[in-house]
Amino acid sequence: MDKMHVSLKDLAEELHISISTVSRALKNHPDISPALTQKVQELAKQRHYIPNPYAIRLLKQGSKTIGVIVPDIVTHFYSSVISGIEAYTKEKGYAVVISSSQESCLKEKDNIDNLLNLRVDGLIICLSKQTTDFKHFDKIIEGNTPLVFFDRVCRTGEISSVVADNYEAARMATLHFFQTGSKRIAFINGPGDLNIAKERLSGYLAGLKDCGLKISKDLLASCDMTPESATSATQKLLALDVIPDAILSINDTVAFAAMKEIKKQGLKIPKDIALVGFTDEFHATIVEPELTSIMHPTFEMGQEAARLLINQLESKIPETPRQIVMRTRLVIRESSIKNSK
Amino acid sequence: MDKMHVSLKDLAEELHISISTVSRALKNHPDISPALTQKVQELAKQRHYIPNPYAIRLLKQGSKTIGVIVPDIVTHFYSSVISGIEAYTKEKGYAVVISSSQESCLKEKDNIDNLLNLRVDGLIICLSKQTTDFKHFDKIIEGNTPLVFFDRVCRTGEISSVVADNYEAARMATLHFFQTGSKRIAFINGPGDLNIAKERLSGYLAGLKDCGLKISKDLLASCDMTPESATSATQKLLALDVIPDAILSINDTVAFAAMKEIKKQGLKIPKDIALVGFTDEFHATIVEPELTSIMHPTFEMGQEAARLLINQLESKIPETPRQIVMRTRLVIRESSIKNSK
DNA sequence: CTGAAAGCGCTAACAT
DNA sequence: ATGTTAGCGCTTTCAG
Repeated sequence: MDKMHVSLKDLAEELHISISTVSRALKNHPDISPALTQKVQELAKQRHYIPNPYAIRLLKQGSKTIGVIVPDIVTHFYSSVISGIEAYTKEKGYAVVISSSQESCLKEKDNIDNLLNLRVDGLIICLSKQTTDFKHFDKIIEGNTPLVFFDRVCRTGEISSVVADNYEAARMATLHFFQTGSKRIAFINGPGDLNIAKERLSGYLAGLKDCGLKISKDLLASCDMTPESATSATQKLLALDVIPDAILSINDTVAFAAMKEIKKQGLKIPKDIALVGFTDEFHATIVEPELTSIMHPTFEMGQEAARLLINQLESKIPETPRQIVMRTRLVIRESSIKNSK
Repeated sequence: MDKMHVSLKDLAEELHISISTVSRALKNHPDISPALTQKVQELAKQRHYIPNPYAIRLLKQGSKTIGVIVPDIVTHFYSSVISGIEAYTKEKGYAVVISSSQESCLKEKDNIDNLLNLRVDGLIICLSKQTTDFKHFDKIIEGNTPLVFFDRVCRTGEISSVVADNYEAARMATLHFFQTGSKRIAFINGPGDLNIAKERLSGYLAGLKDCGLKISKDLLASCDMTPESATSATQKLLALDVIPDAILSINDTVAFAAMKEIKKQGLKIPKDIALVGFTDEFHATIVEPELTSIMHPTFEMGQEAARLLINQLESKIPETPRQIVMRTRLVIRESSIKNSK
């Protein structure tokens, strides 16, 4: 496979003119005569000339590329945030390179190195669930590469981020449970180091308080957000002397697993146990009953993150870190309404 | 944001030695004294030196990058194929750039241009469902960029590809329906231009024949693979004077939509209508009843496609196009077994 | 053991 | 209106 991409030089030699003339003709530079310009452009097309982007990057410093690291790429939440990022960055003339940490801190570090090596102009990251120590971000900061976190964030004092109103969302979901007749409201949480887990927990506890319900350790389960661990967390809750009559889940994947286990044990949703998920996954409407969930403005979160990053990138003055909090919306479907079904 | 990445020159000046010495020291070249080598490497670390990849690419021709175009990035099938591609290419030292056509032929063309501009060393593509004309691949072939298709393919005479045994899979699924008590087996097909649609249709028809069932136009519906159109295709089938007692769907997304509609009309799955999907999506086990589906070896398909491409890439002799057919497996769950439930 | 110089493909300032 | 030249950062002969 001798690639031998044609270069300006090749075209110049074939036409017996100089390289710069070819370069200019290809850019419709007014200095070049229309006739020559056309001749050059024709030959270029014919020979399938493509400018070598590496030469241009080298010359123009700056890759016009931004790197994105997400915990995984199959979850609709992340794909959708990525779409938002792409929409905004494309508009601004940046390319996007996506990589996945597969929820592993080690892979996250690898990805950072790779992207830094690629010389991305900036980085947008959502922490892996394993990430509990944040030293590996030093490298990014010291290298002066702009950085923005989204959803799962850290070091919010130093680094800009885009997050959901997790506290408020969890609180509202808890109130919703209470208003629709639930009294023993459980929560299946995720890894305690994640800001989303902490904030949602606080919101849940605040919600209980608002409803005048007392907090019970028993009703607080925890999982690592895999379907398997969500299943055992659910089993734990269902093994209580008095089982919960509602379960709030840290995300929809966990809610799906809980739903499956609840049904398996012969309990009815929402009659016996009401269920609410988080993030409003794509498949919330194909399960039965349809899952009530807290919808995130995913596309907009991506756009905001990209906006934050590019502002930072293009402004000469280093901006002070900002945190943008996005409003979520409780989308009420079948799984949470005790009265109806 | 003055990036000002440090260069070899910067390091050289700081140490009052030549650029080439620094370059060699960083690569542990035996010619350089251990003492100097260490000194250079320390300074490099301290200054966060990162080699400029664009300079290297420019020098060493060939991007060591391969481009992938998938119809979408949220479907588990594609994410999983991508994982397989990444696994193999990473091993071979290639990076992967992923882009999505969003099932649009126009975007597919755009993506091709972008990736070609990026000078990827090769391309792995799954056609968008809208792609019915294949001229835009000429550009790739003429530019001598190796190309491999997977799943949805075209021009198989000229271009290597990796596909599933669609014909056989559809035939087997049809037999499975018959063996478990179904007699009026319907098929919801996708856009007729896609090879997967044609092949699965043939398999379905062959299956009917094998079972001694007669082919009925009524039982053949078609959709564009969106949930909405799948729903209307299902409605059409359910509006027949004698409704089908089994439905084979072109993919799981369609099957999910069909399932929802069937349940909505008060019919039971599989008692009234048995259901089988295609590609074994991630969520097949969270729906109720769990969906019987034809599982594709997605990861392996990705690996094979990457293997095909890199062989082509690295061999000097142009290989003759090959088509690799991967074996699928019918994963029997609840939705298809009339006898049991 | 180390340095000097050429060149990858391109752009742009500086000639002509 | 077109050509010449320098230089982006790096590797790699070729010379010491």
